[in-house]
Amino acid sequence: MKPNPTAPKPEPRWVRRKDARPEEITAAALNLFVERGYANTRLEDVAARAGVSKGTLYLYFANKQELFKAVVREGLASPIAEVQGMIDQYEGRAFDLLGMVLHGWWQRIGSTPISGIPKLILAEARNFPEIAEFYLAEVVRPGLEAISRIIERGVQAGEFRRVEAVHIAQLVFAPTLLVACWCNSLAPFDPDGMDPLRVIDEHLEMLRRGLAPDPG
Amino acid sequence: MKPNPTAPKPEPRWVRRKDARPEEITAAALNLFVERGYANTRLEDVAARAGVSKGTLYLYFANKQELFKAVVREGLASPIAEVQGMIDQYEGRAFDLLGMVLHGWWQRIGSTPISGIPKLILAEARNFPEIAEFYLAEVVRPGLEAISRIIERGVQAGEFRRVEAVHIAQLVFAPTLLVACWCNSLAPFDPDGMDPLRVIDEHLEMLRRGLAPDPG
Amino acid sequence: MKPNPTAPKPEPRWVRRKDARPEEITAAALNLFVERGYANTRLEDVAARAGVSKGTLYLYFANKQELFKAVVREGLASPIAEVQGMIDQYEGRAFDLLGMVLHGWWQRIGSTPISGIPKLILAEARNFPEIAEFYLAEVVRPGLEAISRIIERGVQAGEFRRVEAVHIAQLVFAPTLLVACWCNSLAPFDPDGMDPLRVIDEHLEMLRRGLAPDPG
Amino acid sequence: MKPNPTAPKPEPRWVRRKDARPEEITAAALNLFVERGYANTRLEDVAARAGVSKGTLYLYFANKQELFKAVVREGLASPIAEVQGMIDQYEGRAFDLLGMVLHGWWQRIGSTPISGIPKLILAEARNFPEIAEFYLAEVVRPGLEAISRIIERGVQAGEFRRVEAVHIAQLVFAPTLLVACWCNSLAPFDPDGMDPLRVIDEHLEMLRRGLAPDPG
DNA sequence: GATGAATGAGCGTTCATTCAT
DNA sequence: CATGAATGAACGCTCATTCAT
Repeated sequence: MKPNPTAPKPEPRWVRRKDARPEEITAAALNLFVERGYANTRLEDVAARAGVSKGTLYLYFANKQELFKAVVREGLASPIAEVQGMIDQYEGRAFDLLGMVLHGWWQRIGSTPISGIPKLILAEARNFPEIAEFYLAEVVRPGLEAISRIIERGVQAGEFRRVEAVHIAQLVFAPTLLVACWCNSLAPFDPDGMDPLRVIDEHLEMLRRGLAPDPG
Repeated sequence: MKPNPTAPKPEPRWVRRKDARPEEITAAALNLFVERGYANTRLEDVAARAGVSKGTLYLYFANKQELFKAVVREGLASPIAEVQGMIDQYEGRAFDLLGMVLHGWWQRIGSTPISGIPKLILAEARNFPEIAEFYLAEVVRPGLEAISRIIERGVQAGEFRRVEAVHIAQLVFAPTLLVACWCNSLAPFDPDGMDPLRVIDEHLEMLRRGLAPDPG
Repeated sequence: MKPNPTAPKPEPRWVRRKDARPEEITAAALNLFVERGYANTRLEDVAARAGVSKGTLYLYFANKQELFKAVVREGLASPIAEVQGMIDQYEGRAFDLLGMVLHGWWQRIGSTPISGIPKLILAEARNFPEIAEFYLAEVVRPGLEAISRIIERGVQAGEFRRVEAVHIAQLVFAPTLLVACWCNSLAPFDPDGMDPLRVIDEHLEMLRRGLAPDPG
Repeated sequence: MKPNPTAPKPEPRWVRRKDARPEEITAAALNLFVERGYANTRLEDVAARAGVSKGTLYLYFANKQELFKAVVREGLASPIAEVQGMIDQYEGRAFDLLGMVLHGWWQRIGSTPISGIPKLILAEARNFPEIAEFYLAEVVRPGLEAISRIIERGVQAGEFRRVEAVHIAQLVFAPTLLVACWCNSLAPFDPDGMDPLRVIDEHLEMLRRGLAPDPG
């Protein structure tokens, strides 16, 4: 009963992936949550896509809700930091900054799986008050505030007409929401229905004209 | 003591008319779907809210999916009809028509439970291809087309600058999506975070300026 | 595709057993809990033994714990009532009453599946504080009190020597616990190891002699 | 700097001796099994309480069942030996020996975690036939036999009335079972409900009187 | 020997769906 | 038509067990 040395080494049941695991799992979960929705996503499928077993999920996340929260938190942490850094440092014209923010958003978020998170938030906010509060506090309000500050800067510099920054900020964001939701819901059924970058550019042009100071 | 069959049967208020059943059920379902999401809505609760028994649902809808589809279709039927009627008849200035459309949308849809449907669509489109196609065919494309026609009319009349109507139409819609989603997801957690009508008005002002023809 | 009238009528998926159901389920559960212990009893097996499906359990009991509580409560409610009635009405000699109580206990409880409950209590008390309190309040203390009153009655009538009723009451119960636990745990492995009735009779004789007043 | 191999290796207090491992594990397991029951005890907790890792348990015990058996066997080994030694050597009056046995039981077993074993046996006997047989063979029957011999000795010496030793032996044990089970199940919920030593003393007094030979 | 990350069978629970009444 | 008791597939979660390190 000697082991046969020529026999193919059996695939090890697992290989320690040490600290990469949580990210692999949240990445898999993000994709599935976005594709199928929260309730329709089975943890077994998340595990499979992450290349681990069902039980392994519970080594890193207490339960499905916590996994969901982790997905949202992780998906947002880095983009928020990046965008805020970008804004704080900028010193040029307000409108150019708006353009950079929106284009940056598309590159860093809109065109990546992270863009699926807004849809998740919208769909599940009522069922996850904690997430809703978190998203409001960490994404919505900081984001609006950042845009507001840009607007105000433009107004004070005479670059923009006199507007109330808060409301304009919401309008600045609206098309990004449109694009993010579109890409993660209806786009598969109408691939040519929208050109996100084009939408953003048209939006910027509308903003440029819409915010221009009144002549005279 | 036989009732006279020729006498018009009085319709007592407490007797529910048979034909009203399906609408009562879809109305109850719409509310619950919007509040809790599709998967989190139990048919038992729908039945309870509609004042019928669980089994009765199956007399009118083959299953939960069909009920969902019916909810979406029905929720969209009347608004589509109304808006289209409104647009087709109008003969005035293009921008005023845009204002009527957006204000009408708020009154007929945005401020009613129907505004929850876009959220449902976003969340479930991938799981309900049929609904996605239906929504694209019956709402998105007709809506965009209607707006496009308004834009084009404005362009040809010299009221608007020369734009590609398709892309502008998407921008015209974006804030309504923002408002609809906000009201049905995050608004409960941040009641003062947005004033929908104000957003729409600011949006219109931006459109007015953004679409104005270049001078000279 | 006419239905074939000679075909055997398909077994109906269920027959309404109206109000007998809960008792059928608790009876099945009692037997299985006693046989296998709480944790080792699968609700599927309880359902099968009760002749229903798994889901049906949840129409009557919120969860496994509640089923367990119901089993204990139901198994104890009637016997307690019976025994207490018996004691309160009795007017004869105290020792004869002790005999009636112990023999009655054997007939009503000890020789029935209900005798398995003490074992369940002992095994699970720590995990079900609520049950422990309930058992103490509804079984242990009333039972001891009843026995105590008998003892005191005998002491005051000069039938028993001067003893502290509380401690004697515990000794009176001890052999019933022994018998109940034996029958539901080790008896299957040593069928001839104990003759419950004989134990009770010897116990009574020991009590008769042990409680007899000192001569002189 | 080689250590001198002939010098007696000093045994530092902080180094755990290899041989102590199994006992440390069974001790931890005994406590947890008694507290929570067999099924509710997680091996991870046993390992933690024993100060080892989960995997280490399997170096000493094939699986949970074997650990359980070892816990019971080991928990019973010493008491059995002690009690048997005590009985075999004694040469005085039978009743005094009974007193010594019962008081010794309380000191060596009843007041220690070992008293939790009877509860475990009761609860799990059906699931562990091997343990049941072991307990019957090693504890119940030897114990009853030992008590029986004491009784018989007393009868033959004219110290006790003519009784059938077997049945009396069971009654002698009954209160110890009561006490052992009480302490490990309901006592935490009713700390003042029972004074074990007092019960044993009252029991002995009942035995003294109940076994006294008939006068004349 | 010792560790603890990984596994996956097993069970409690939910709820869409059915159908005898 | 209407009911609601009954069903059973599906899924979240646990934890005994394994094994690469």
